Amino acid sequence: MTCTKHNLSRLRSEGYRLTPQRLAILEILHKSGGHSTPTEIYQVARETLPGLTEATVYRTLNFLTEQGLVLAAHVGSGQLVYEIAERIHHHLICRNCGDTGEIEHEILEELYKKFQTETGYIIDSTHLTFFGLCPKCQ
Amino acid sequence: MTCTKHNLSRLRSEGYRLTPQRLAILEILHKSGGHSTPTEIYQVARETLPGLTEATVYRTLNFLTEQGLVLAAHVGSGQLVYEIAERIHHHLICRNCGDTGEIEHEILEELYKKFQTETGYIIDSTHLTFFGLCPKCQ
DNA sequence: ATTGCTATTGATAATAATATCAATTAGAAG
DNA sequence: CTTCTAATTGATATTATTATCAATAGCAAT
Repeated sequence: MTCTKHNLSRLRSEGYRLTPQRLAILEILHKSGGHSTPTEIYQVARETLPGLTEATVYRTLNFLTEQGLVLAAHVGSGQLVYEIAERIHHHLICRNCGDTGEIEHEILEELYKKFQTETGYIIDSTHLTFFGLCPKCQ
Repeated sequence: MTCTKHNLSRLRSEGYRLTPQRLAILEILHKSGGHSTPTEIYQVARETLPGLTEATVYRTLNFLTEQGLVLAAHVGSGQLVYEIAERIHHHLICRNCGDTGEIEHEILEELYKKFQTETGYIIDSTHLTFFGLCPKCQ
C-alpha cells in the first residue's frame, strides 16, 4: 500500500498520468491477491468503468509491468497472468499436473551475479517461470 | 542429424506420424540454424507444401516442442521463436537495445539441484529467457 | 477556475495463437 | 497391393494481443 502510494507519486513526477483506468486495475490486482488474466481484470474493471476496452487493459498491464508495479508471468495456460509486485518471487510449474510452487528470489541472486561476471549483463528478471515435475508426478 | 533421425524413429514407434508437414518444418529449422518465428516458417514451408495452413505450423511447432526436438523462447518480440534443440542453452536479452546473448546450460545446473533440494521439483526448463541490461546500455 | 500541452483512451483494424471438426492420410496388418 | 484405423491436416471460427490514430482528459502553469 504505502509502497504503491510512493510508486504512484513517482510516476506522476515522471510525467505519467494516474488515470482512473490505471488506478482501477491496480486496485483490482491488489484485491485479487494472486494471479489474474487480462480478461478477468477486464470483466471486473468494466463494472466501475463501463467504457473500458480490452486494449486499454493490455496497455495498462504492460505499462504497470514496465514501471515495476506489476509482474507478468507465463504459467503455461495460454494467457499471461499478472499480479502486484510486492514480493519478488518466481514460479515452479509441474508439466504433468499443473501444480505450482514458488521460489524465493534470493536463491537466484548468486546466479545473477555469475551471469554478470561471465557475460557483463546485469539481469533484472523478477518473475521467471520454471517448468519441471513436482514430487508426486516424478 | 543422427540425433534427429533417432528421434524420428522414436516418434513413429510411439504411434506418432512423420508427416511431410512435420518433416518440412524440421528441415527448415535445421537449415535456418537460428531462431525462426511461426510466420517465417510458414512462408518458407508453403513453397514445398502449397496447401499448408498456419494452424498446422503452430500445431507442429507445439508438437515438436513437447517431443523435445525443438525449443521455444519468448525473446520480447511478441511472437515466440523456435529453433532445433541440439544444444541446450538459455537467452539473455537487453531490455534497452534488444541485444541478445546466450547462456550455457551448465551455469544453471547447480541452481536446478538447489531447487530440487528445497522444493522437491525436478526442473527441466531447457530454454529460459532472462532480461537485463547489456554492458553498453547500463 | 481556465488554458494548453501531451499522455492516454477508445475505436478499430491487424496480427498471433488456439480450438473444433469433418476430411485426409501415415503406417500397421493382412 | 489393399484395407483399416486412428493420428493429423485444412478450413474455419474464436480467442489473445498489439498497432494505429483521432478524440479525450490529466495535470502543470497561469
